[in-house]
Amino acid sequence: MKKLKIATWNVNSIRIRLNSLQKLIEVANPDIVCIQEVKAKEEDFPFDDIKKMGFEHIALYGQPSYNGVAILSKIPLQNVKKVDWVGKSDARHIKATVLGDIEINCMYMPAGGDIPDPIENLSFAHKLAFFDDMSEFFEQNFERESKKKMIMLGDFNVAPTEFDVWNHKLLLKEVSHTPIEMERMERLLKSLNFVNAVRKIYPYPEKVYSWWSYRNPNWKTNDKGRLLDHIWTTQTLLEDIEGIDILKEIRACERPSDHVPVMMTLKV
DNA sequence: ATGGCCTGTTGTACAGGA
Repeated sequence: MKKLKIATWNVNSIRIRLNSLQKLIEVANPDIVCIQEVKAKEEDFPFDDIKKMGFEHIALYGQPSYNGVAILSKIPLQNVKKVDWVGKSDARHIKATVLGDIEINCMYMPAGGDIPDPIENLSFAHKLAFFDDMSEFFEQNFERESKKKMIMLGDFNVAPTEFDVWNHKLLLKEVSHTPIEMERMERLLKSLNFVNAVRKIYPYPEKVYSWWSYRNPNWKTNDKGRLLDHIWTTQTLLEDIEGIDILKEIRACERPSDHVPVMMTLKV
Protein backbone atom coordinates (compact mmCIF):
# COMPACT_ATOMS: atom_id res chain seq x y z
CA MET A 1 0.00 0.00 0.00
CA LYS A 2 1.42 3.33 -1.07
CA LYS A 3 0.45 6.80 0.02
CA LEU A 4 0.04 9.95 -1.99
CA LYS A 5 0.28 13.30 -0.22
CA ILE A 6 -1.46 16.05 -2.16
CA ALA A 7 -1.72 19.63 -0.95
CA THR A 8 -3.62 22.74 -1.99
CA TRP A 9 -2.22 26.17 -1.21
CA ASN A 10 -3.02 29.72 -2.27
CA VAL A 11 0.52 31.12 -2.36
CA ASN A 12 -0.34 34.76 -3.24
CA SER A 13 2.59 35.07 -5.65
CA ILE A 14 4.84 32.05 -6.21
CA ARG A 15 7.96 34.13 -6.81
CA ILE A 16 8.17 35.47 -3.26
CA ARG A 17 6.93 32.27 -1.61
CA LEU A 18 9.80 29.93 -2.47
CA ASN A 19 11.09 29.94 1.12
CA SER A 20 7.61 29.01 2.36
CA LEU A 21 7.47 26.21 -0.23
CA GLN A 22 10.80 24.89 1.04
CA LYS A 23 9.42 24.98 4.59
CA LEU A 24 6.33 23.07 3.46
CA ILE A 25 8.55 20.37 1.99
CA GLU A 26 10.50 20.12 5.26
CA VAL A 27 7.45 19.82 7.52
CA ALA A 28 5.07 17.81 5.31
CA ASN A 29 6.94 16.44 2.26
CA PRO A 30 3.99 16.49 -0.17
CA ASP A 31 4.17 14.56 -3.44
CA ILE A 32 1.95 17.08 -5.21
CA VAL A 33 1.26 20.74 -4.43
CA CYS A 34 -1.60 22.50 -6.22
CA ILE A 35 -1.07 26.24 -6.01
CA GLN A 36 -3.32 29.23 -6.70
CA GLU A 37 -2.70 32.94 -7.17
CA VAL A 38 0.58 32.22 -8.91
CA LYS A 39 0.63 35.85 -10.17
CA ALA A 40 3.17 35.22 -12.90
CA LYS A 41 3.18 34.61 -16.61
CA GLU A 42 4.90 31.50 -18.00
CA GLU A 43 8.25 33.18 -18.68
CA ASP A 44 8.40 34.56 -15.11
CA PHE A 45 7.55 31.28 -13.39
CA PRO A 46 10.49 29.91 -11.31
CA PHE A 47 10.58 26.49 -12.98
CA ASP A 48 14.24 25.81 -12.14
CA ASP A 49 13.94 26.61 -8.42
CA ILE A 50 10.88 24.42 -8.04
CA LYS A 51 12.34 21.52 -10.01
CA LYS A 52 15.39 21.64 -7.74
CA MET A 53 13.04 21.18 -4.78
CA GLY A 54 11.98 17.85 -6.29
CA PHE A 55 8.90 18.80 -8.30
CA GLU A 56 10.11 17.80 -11.76
CA HIS A 57 6.63 17.77 -13.26
CA ILE A 58 4.90 21.13 -13.45
CA ALA A 59 1.59 22.01 -15.10
CA LEU A 60 1.03 25.77 -15.26
CA TYR A 61 -1.81 28.02 -16.35
CA GLY A 62 -0.23 31.40 -15.77
CA GLN A 63 -1.03 35.01 -16.63
CA PRO A 64 0.38 38.37 -15.46
CA SER A 65 -0.61 39.96 -12.13
CA TYR A 66 -3.73 38.07 -11.19
CA ASN A 67 -4.90 34.50 -10.60
CA GLY A 68 -2.84 31.71 -12.10
CA VAL A 69 -2.84 28.03 -11.05
CA ALA A 70 -0.23 25.28 -11.18
CA ILE A 71 0.30 21.65 -10.21
CA LEU A 72 3.78 20.88 -8.85
CA SER A 73 4.45 17.14 -8.78
CA LYS A 74 7.12 14.59 -7.99
CA ILE A 75 5.31 12.02 -10.12
CA PRO A 76 4.45 12.34 -13.82
CA LEU A 77 1.38 14.33 -14.88
CA GLN A 78 -0.73 13.09 -17.78
CA ASN A 79 -3.55 14.71 -19.78
CA VAL A 80 -2.73 18.22 -18.59
CA LYS A 81 -5.52 20.63 -19.51
CA LYS A 82 -6.22 24.29 -18.86
CA VAL A 83 -9.96 24.71 -18.29
CA ASP A 84 -12.03 27.88 -18.62
CA TRP A 85 -15.48 28.62 -17.18
CA VAL A 86 -18.10 31.27 -18.00
CA GLY A 87 -16.20 32.12 -21.17
CA LYS A 88 -13.22 33.72 -19.44
CA SER A 89 -9.61 32.68 -20.02
CA ASP A 90 -8.42 33.93 -16.65
CA ALA A 91 -6.19 31.11 -15.38
CA ARG A 92 -8.38 29.65 -12.64
CA HIS A 93 -8.42 25.92 -13.39
CA ILE A 94 -5.85 23.38 -14.50
CA LYS A 95 -6.20 19.62 -14.35
CA ALA A 96 -3.95 16.60 -14.75
CA THR A 97 -4.11 12.84 -14.25
CA VAL A 98 -1.71 10.94 -11.98
CA LEU A 99 -1.11 7.20 -11.49
CA GLY A 100 -3.19 6.42 -14.56
CA ASP A 101 -6.69 7.20 -13.31
CA ILE A 102 -6.73 9.90 -10.62
CA GLU A 103 -7.77 13.27 -12.03
CA ILE A 104 -6.62 16.30 -10.05
CA ASN A 105 -8.48 19.60 -10.54
CA CYS A 106 -6.66 22.65 -9.18
CA MET A 107 -9.15 25.50 -8.72
CA TYR A 108 -9.05 29.19 -7.97
CA MET A 109 -12.65 30.37 -7.69
CA PRO A 110 -13.38 34.10 -8.11
CA ALA A 111 -13.11 36.04 -4.86
CA GLY A 112 -16.18 38.14 -5.67
CA GLY A 113 -15.26 41.66 -4.60
CA ASP A 114 -16.66 43.47 -1.58
CA ILE A 115 -20.42 43.85 -2.09
CA PRO A 116 -22.45 40.61 -1.98
CA ASP A 117 -24.92 41.71 -4.64
CA PRO A 118 -24.71 40.38 -8.23
CA ILE A 119 -26.46 43.44 -9.66
CA GLU A 120 -24.36 46.04 -7.92
CA ASN A 121 -21.09 44.11 -8.17
CA LEU A 122 -20.02 42.34 -11.37
CA SER A 123 -17.26 40.43 -9.56
CA PHE A 124 -19.85 38.83 -7.30
CA ALA A 125 -22.03 37.98 -10.32
CA HIS A 126 -18.98 36.35 -11.93
CA LYS A 127 -18.35 34.29 -8.79
CA LEU A 128 -21.92 32.95 -8.74
CA ALA A 129 -21.86 32.26 -12.48
CA PHE A 130 -18.58 30.38 -12.13
CA PHE A 131 -20.06 28.02 -9.53
CA ASP A 132 -23.23 27.58 -11.60
CA ASP A 133 -21.29 26.85 -14.78
CA MET A 134 -19.25 24.13 -13.06
CA SER A 135 -22.30 22.65 -11.34
CA GLU A 136 -24.25 22.44 -14.61
CA PHE A 137 -21.33 20.70 -16.27
CA PHE A 138 -21.09 18.02 -13.59
CA GLU A 139 -24.85 17.60 -13.30
CA GLN A 140 -25.06 16.95 -17.03
CA ASN A 141 -22.15 14.49 -16.92
CA PHE A 142 -23.02 12.75 -13.63
CA GLU A 143 -23.66 9.28 -14.97
CA ARG A 144 -20.50 9.32 -17.03
CA GLU A 145 -18.32 10.69 -14.24
CA SER A 146 -19.73 8.95 -11.20
CA LYS A 147 -17.17 6.13 -11.04
CA LYS A 148 -14.30 8.40 -11.89
CA LYS A 149 -11.50 8.98 -9.39
CA MET A 150 -11.47 12.73 -9.14
CA ILE A 151 -9.95 15.20 -6.72
CA MET A 152 -11.30 18.76 -6.74
CA LEU A 153 -9.24 21.07 -4.60
CA GLY A 154 -8.21 24.66 -4.30
CA ASP A 155 -9.15 28.09 -3.05
CA PHE A 156 -12.94 28.02 -3.38
CA ASN A 157 -13.25 31.45 -1.73
CA VAL A 158 -16.28 30.27 0.24
CA ALA A 159 -16.45 29.28 3.90
CA PRO A 160 -19.56 27.13 3.54
CA THR A 161 -20.77 26.52 7.11
CA GLU A 162 -20.85 28.21 10.50
CA PHE A 163 -17.98 25.94 11.56
CA ASP A 164 -15.74 27.27 8.77
CA VAL A 165 -15.55 30.83 10.17
CA TRP A 166 -14.55 32.39 13.47
CA ASN A 167 -17.81 34.38 13.78
CA HIS A 168 -20.79 33.16 11.81
CA LYS A 169 -23.22 35.96 12.62
CA LEU A 170 -20.73 38.75 11.93
CA LEU A 171 -19.64 37.31 8.59
CA LEU A 172 -23.05 36.39 7.14
CA LYS A 173 -23.07 39.63 5.15
CA GLU A 174 -19.42 39.39 4.08
CA VAL A 175 -18.40 37.97 0.73
CA SER A 176 -17.16 34.37 1.25
CA HIS A 177 -19.83 33.52 3.85
CA THR A 178 -23.17 34.81 2.51
CA PRO A 179 -26.10 32.37 2.22
CA ILE A 180 -26.20 32.78 -1.58
CA GLU A 181 -22.57 31.62 -1.83
CA MET A 182 -23.17 28.71 0.54
CA GLU A 183 -26.06 27.59 -1.70
CA ARG A 184 -23.81 27.69 -4.78
CA MET A 185 -21.13 25.72 -2.97
CA GLU A 186 -23.66 23.12 -1.83
CA ARG A 187 -24.97 22.75 -5.39
CA LEU A 188 -21.43 22.14 -6.68
CA LEU A 189 -20.76 19.59 -3.92
CA LYS A 190 -23.98 17.74 -4.81
CA SER A 191 -23.39 17.94 -8.56
CA LEU A 192 -21.01 14.99 -8.42
CA ASN A 193 -21.83 13.89 -4.88
CA PHE A 194 -18.34 14.94 -3.81
CA VAL A 195 -16.82 13.99 -0.44
CA ASN A 196 -15.57 16.90 1.66
CA ALA A 197 -12.27 15.26 2.60
CA VAL A 198 -11.30 17.87 5.20
CA ARG A 199 -14.57 17.32 7.05
CA LYS A 200 -14.25 13.54 6.84
CA ILE A 201 -11.19 13.89 9.08
CA TYR A 202 -12.32 16.97 11.06
CA PRO A 203 -16.10 16.48 11.34
CA TYR A 204 -18.46 19.30 12.27
CA PRO A 205 -18.78 21.06 14.68
CA GLU A 206 -15.01 21.40 15.00
CA LYS A 207 -13.78 24.76 13.71
CA VAL A 208 -11.08 24.52 11.05
CA TYR A 209 -9.47 27.44 9.18
CA SER A 210 -7.02 27.81 6.29
CA TRP A 211 -6.91 31.63 5.93
CA TRP A 212 -6.12 34.46 8.31
CA SER A 213 -6.17 38.08 7.12
CA TYR A 214 -2.92 40.00 6.66
CA ARG A 215 -4.64 42.89 8.40
CA ASN A 216 -4.56 41.24 11.78
CA PRO A 217 -0.97 41.00 13.02
CA ASN A 218 -2.19 38.92 15.98
CA TRP A 219 -3.70 36.31 13.66
CA LYS A 220 -2.45 33.43 15.78
CA THR A 221 -3.82 34.52 19.14
CA ASN A 222 -7.00 36.14 17.80
CA ASP A 223 -7.61 33.20 15.43
CA LYS A 224 -10.15 35.08 13.31
CA GLY A 225 -9.86 32.61 10.45
CA ARG A 226 -11.93 31.14 7.65
CA LEU A 227 -11.82 27.80 5.83
CA LEU A 228 -11.62 28.89 2.18
CA ASP A 229 -9.38 26.13 0.85
CA HIS A 230 -11.03 22.80 0.29
CA ILE A 231 -10.28 19.26 -0.84
CA TRP A 232 -13.10 17.22 -2.32
CA THR A 233 -13.03 13.76 -3.87
CA THR A 234 -15.52 11.61 -5.72
CA GLN A 235 -17.16 8.83 -3.67
CA THR A 236 -14.88 6.24 -5.31
CA LEU A 237 -11.97 7.63 -3.25
CA LEU A 238 -13.86 7.95 0.06
CA GLU A 239 -12.29 4.94 1.77
CA ASP A 240 -8.80 5.90 0.57
CA ILE A 241 -8.75 9.24 2.42
CA GLU A 242 -6.38 8.55 5.28
CA GLY A 243 -5.57 11.96 6.69
CA ILE A 244 -5.71 15.73 6.42
CA ASP A 245 -3.04 18.16 7.62
CA ILE A 246 -3.70 21.88 7.99
CA LEU A 247 -0.16 23.28 7.91
CA LYS A 248 -0.68 26.28 10.13
CA GLU A 249 3.04 26.73 10.81
CA ILE A 250 3.46 27.94 7.21
CA ARG A 251 1.46 31.07 8.16
CA ALA A 252 4.34 31.96 10.52
CA CYS A 253 7.03 31.90 7.80
CA GLU A 254 8.85 35.08 6.88
CA ARG A 255 6.70 36.95 4.32
CA PRO A 256 3.90 34.39 4.50
CA SER A 257 0.87 33.86 2.30
CA ASP A 258 -2.40 34.63 4.07
CA HIS A 259 -3.51 31.06 3.23
CA VAL A 260 -1.92 27.90 4.60
CA PRO A 261 -1.50 24.59 2.76
CA VAL A 262 -4.14 21.91 3.30
CA MET A 263 -2.84 18.41 2.59
CA MET A 264 -4.60 15.09 2.08
CA THR A 265 -2.95 11.70 2.49
CA LEU A 266 -4.52 9.22 0.11
CA LYS A 267 -4.01 5.45 -0.07
CA VAL A 268 -3.15 4.53 -3.65
C1' DA B 1 -16.05 49.89 15.19
C1' DT B 2 -14.87 49.72 8.72
C1' DG B 3 -9.42 50.27 10.25
C1' DG B 4 -5.85 47.35 9.70
C1' DC B 5 -1.91 44.65 5.23
C1' DC B 6 0.13 42.33 0.89
C1' DT B 7 1.33 41.89 -4.14
C1' DG B 8 2.20 43.22 -9.03
C1' DT B 9 2.30 46.75 -12.21
C1' DT B 10 6.47 48.67 -18.96
C1' DG B 11 4.53 51.08 -11.50
C1' DT B 12 5.90 55.12 -7.92
C1' DA B 13 -1.01 55.08 -7.04
C1' DC B 14 -3.99 51.80 -7.93
C1' DA B 15 -6.54 47.33 -8.40
C1' DG B 16 -7.62 43.21 -6.26
C1' DG B 17 -7.60 40.19 -2.59
C1' DA B 18 -11.57 38.18 1.26
